[in-house]
Formats: sequence, structure tokens, C-alpha cells
Amino acid sequence: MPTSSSDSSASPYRTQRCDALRLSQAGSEVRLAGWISRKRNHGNLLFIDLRDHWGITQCVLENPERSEGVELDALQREQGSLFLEMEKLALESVVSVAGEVRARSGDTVNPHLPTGDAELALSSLEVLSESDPLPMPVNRDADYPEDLRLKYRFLDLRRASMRAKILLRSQVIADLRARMTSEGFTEFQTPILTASSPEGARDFLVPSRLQADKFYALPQAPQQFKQLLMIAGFERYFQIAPCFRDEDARSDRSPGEFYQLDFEMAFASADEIMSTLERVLHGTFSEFASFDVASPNSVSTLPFPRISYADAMLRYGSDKPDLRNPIEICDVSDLFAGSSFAIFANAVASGACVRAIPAPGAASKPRSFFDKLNAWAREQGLQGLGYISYPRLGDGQGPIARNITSELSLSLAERAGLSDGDALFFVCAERKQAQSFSGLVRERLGLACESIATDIFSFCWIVDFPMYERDADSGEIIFSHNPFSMPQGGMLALTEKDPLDIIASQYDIVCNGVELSSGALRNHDYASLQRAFAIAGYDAASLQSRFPGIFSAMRFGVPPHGGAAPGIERIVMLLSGESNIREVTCFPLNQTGQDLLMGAPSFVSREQLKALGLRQLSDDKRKK
RNA sequence: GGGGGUGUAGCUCAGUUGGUUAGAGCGCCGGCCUGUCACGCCGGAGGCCGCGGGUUCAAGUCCCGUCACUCCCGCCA
Repeated sequence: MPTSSSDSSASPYRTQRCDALRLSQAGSEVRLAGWISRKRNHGNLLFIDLRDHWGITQCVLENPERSEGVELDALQREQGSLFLEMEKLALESVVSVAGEVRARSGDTVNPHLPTGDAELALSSLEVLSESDPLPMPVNRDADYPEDLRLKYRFLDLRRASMRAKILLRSQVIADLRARMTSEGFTEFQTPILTASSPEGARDFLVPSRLQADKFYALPQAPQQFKQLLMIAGFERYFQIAPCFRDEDARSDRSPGEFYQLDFEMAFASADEIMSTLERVLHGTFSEFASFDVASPNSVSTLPFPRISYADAMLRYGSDKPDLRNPIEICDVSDLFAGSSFAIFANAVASGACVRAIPAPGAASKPRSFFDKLNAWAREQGLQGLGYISYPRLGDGQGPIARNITSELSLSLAERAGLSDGDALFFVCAERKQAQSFSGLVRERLGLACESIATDIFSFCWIVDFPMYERDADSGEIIFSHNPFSMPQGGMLALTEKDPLDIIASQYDIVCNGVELSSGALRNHDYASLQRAFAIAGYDAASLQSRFPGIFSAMRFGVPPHGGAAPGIERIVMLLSGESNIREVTCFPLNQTGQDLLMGAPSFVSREQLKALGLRQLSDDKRKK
């Protein structure tokens, strides 16, 4: 694979790349190939920006002047027709051109272009592929509707900003591979056509031709396969793994497929797994951050902080907190209990929580700042958002402050760690709602008070997730997350504890409020895995039929193991500052799961359906 | 499945309280131009105002419905 500019000598289309033009080549003949990115036509002087994968070179073409009564010689006539041909060639046509390298003089040097001190004076042109007029320009960085961009993705991908993101993705994947390999991991490929599993996300199904009426499913993740590889005795597995989930899209969630850096380790502790992933992510984020990683804390130092799930929900109101935001929530239910502020006192008496969210420097904000937040809180379905404003800590102001003692006002400020000039917001609701809502308030205040740094990657681990939860609708005990996780305390915890108090050996890694990965120690003990499923209502017999692979393997020697699977797109999104997953994907599906370029999904022929033993659609439905 | 936003020229957008023939920039076509690098100047073509219905003397504009895209909730073990 040629990487240096001189290695393309074998090409019939060019002698060098468009980024390789040098002043030192002045006087020599050079051939270039690429797309016509821009033309600047001065009548008898034409500039062409020729672009290939590597860069841009300015080509220049002169039209010999035809003076009154003086005939042009053959060379001049040839030059003239070359000019006319190039002049009418559409942008984005692909050409191979040759000419002499010329130095650009003084003020015609373009300092913004790496090749800007020289240019190619054209003497020949071969049109390799002519372009139609473009449905969208590609030589500028403007916003275009996403459906247009996806329909002409091959054009969209010619744009510099898209190229940068896609190339970054490639480099990030290569870097992750190298780091995993040097950590002693081996890369594997696991099946794409596999069995449907009834739990988790909705499966993509593929009908089987050889086994009538049966279906394959595309893997939601290679979870069972990587565990089987552990049982097979490969101690360190990884894969840049495609995952398929038939769920609705979000801007940070592709509707069909995405990639994970899937890995698993045998005979490892949770600490070992976490520190391994930390090293890899810290390395990759330091390598590719767009800002200066030399400045302190620009990428969290190792080891990343670990926060229990319960603590995260209290202090940040989220299990994926953005730690760039310095605001921390605290519980003040006990301070309001029995206080003279009857609304909160009564609510606490009947089991509600009051959570306090500091707003740094907000005491000087105008009244409208508080009114706006309050209006927003009502939109979100809350009664309202109380607040105390503290121009000085001893001088709480606002509607709540007028109804409580100055001692209470001061205690609140102290508990929340306020300084003069801050304000304190209050959320009063049932515990779960108070948690999640104070998290939203925290996010909003972080933005409003401009207290979120933009040039750091702030990582943390969230640990000690509950193993089970109660389904809000059915009231039944269900798995909170991965059923194959090891419960902390093992079999003893499963038999002795209230299921809702059992903690899983699960750890999520979070960066800037983005959940990069869930991970866990897996339950390698057959009996306790059966017990764990029994608590969630699965009898032993059904496990064998639901998860035949893993359950038959469990009986033949299973090493303790665990792993994680950070999302590739999420990593690239963070590194490129994108909030939309489609921006870091070459050919993404749109929000409704369609590929507007390839026309997927599509109807298929009657013959194809018949071979699969599937019912045929009526003609009018197919035509619609 | 539910809620919000958007939809006017190939593209990006403007279009006032409902009021003459719906505009601009880019692109396209034609003309001029020898140092530009988003080249410049002159001219031209190009519109089912997403679609259907309604209100009105009059609808791009107001109302109802519908479609497409997008963001969010549900969902994503």
C-alpha cells in the first residue's frame, strides 16, 4: 500500500499526489489526477483547484490571445482548445492532467494551501469521468438537509469536514486495535447469523431457506460468543464488533447497527478489567483529542474516579454524570422536616425528598432567570422549582427564604457548600422523581452558569449497580441490566438478601456525560446463575432453550471472567465534538431505518420470498 | 406508540396584519474579463409555496387533515 507521495509511479493516471507539489519541482513535468474542486475563470486565464484524497493543487491554463490578422501556430491552437474543453467541464469531474510545475510569484502565493507556493501549468487533459451538475455543492462547509446528504452520501463524503471525521474513526479503530493487541488481547470474529434471544432489544431476523419456518437473528452483541471463547480457553478476547438492535433511533443511537470494542478477560478481577480499559481509553483519548492534552486534567488522570450508583443518583441525579459540570446535588430533606416552610415539611412527612442544587454565581442573575427555570420545571411536570438566592451567605432571599428561619437558610447554604453570590434551587418530589429531576436541573444550571469546561475529557466509573428492580407496570422483579452479571456476594446474596438489595458486579464507564460502555464480571457458577434467573422468574428448564449455547457450556469448566464493550461511534463522537452518530458513520440509516442511497429496506421478488417459504404481499401493497 | 420543530427555485434562505406578477445569494445557461484562490462584472432560464380539504372577495400566510424529515419520551437485558 503506497503511503509516500512518490510511490504512485505505477499509476497510469498520475506521477504524484495532489498534496505533493513542491516549489523545488519547478520546471519539471508532473501528472496529477483528481476531482475538479473549483474553477476561477478570468476569460483568458483559468485556475483549477484539483483535489484528490491527499490534498489540493492549483492548476493554471492560459488561452493564447488572437491578435487582429495574426494566425496562431499549432501549439497555440492546441492550447486554445484545451482551454475551451477545461472551461466547460463541470465541477467534480475526474481528470488526469499534466504540465510543468511553476513557482508562484510573490503576492500570488496562497499561504493557506500547503502546495500554495507552486502551481501546475497545464499542457494536457484527459477526462476520466464527467460529472453532472451537483445536487449539493461539496467544495464548501455549509449545512444541508440530512436526507439530501444521505441520498448523495458519496458526495457528502467528499466534503472536507466529513472526510476528517471518517478518517478520525479509522485512526481511532486502528489505535484501539494496537492498544488491545499490546495488552495481550487476541482479535476474533464471531457469527453475524446467529440465534434470536428473547431478552433485551428487539432482534433483526433473517429467514432461513434450508430450515423452513426458522429464523436467524443478527447479534445484539457477541455477549454469549465471547463468554464461550472464555470457556474455550482464550483468555483475552477482543473484537471491533458489529451489533444489531431493531430499536428506535436517537441522535446518539443508530437505528440498526453500530460497533463496539468488545472485550473479555478470564481470571481477572473487576479492578483488572477496569484498569485495562482505562489505560486503553486514556491512551486513545490523549492521542486524538483536538485540544491540548498537555494541560492538566484535560484527560482524567488514571485511575478514573469510581462512584457508586447510589451516590451518582444522589449527587448528580444520573447514572451517567457529566463531571465537567462542578455542581453537586445534596439531600436536604432532614433540614426541611418539621420546618416552617409547610409545603416541603408536609411533603417530607409523607415520604418525599427535597434535593438542593447549587447555582454558582446566580444570585446576581435577573428575576427572569429564576422565572424561566421555574416555567421550564412546570413544563416538565413538576409543581415548581423553589430557590433561595444568597447575595451573602447570611442573607438568603426569595419566597422560600421569607418563610424559614435565617438559621435554616444558613444551614442549607452550608450543606450545599455555597459561597457569597450563589443561589440554591430545590426539587421536592417522590425520591425517584426528585433524583432524575434534580439531575436535569443540574445539567441546565451547568449550562446557564457557564460552568462546563469544553476542553476536557472527564471520565468516571459508575459501580455497584442494583442487580434487580421492580417493574413499574407489572410489579414483578426483573433484571436491571445484564442477567449474566455476577451478583456481589454470589450465591449467598442470591439466597439470603432481598433481591432489590442485591448489587451486581457491574461497572459503567462514562465520559463527559456519555455512557461509553457497560461492563461486568460474569456469573461463571452454574448453580448461582440458575438461581439468579429464578429470582427474575425463569425456570431452569427454559434457560436451556433460551440460552442453549452458554448454558450447555456452563457445565464443562468455566473460568471466572468479565469484560466490557465501549461504543466505537460514541468514542469518535466525543473526539470529534459531534453530537450526532450519523456524522461519524459513512453510510448511516436515517431515523426511520432507511438507507436513502441504497434503497433499503426494499421489497424483494416473489421468487425470493417463495424460496424462503414466506407469504407473498399483495401487489397493491408492494407498489405503494 | 406519544410530544415538539421544520417543509417556498437544484441548494441555503427571506417573504410584514391575509392584498398587485412570490424575492435574494449560491449553482445552472449566455456574454465580458490574464493572477485568482468563496475571483469579479452584465444578462437569462428556473416555483404544484410538501400534499389534500376548508374559511375568505382574496391564502405561501389563517383552520383541519395528511405525508416526509428531524429532535425528544417510550424503547435500547
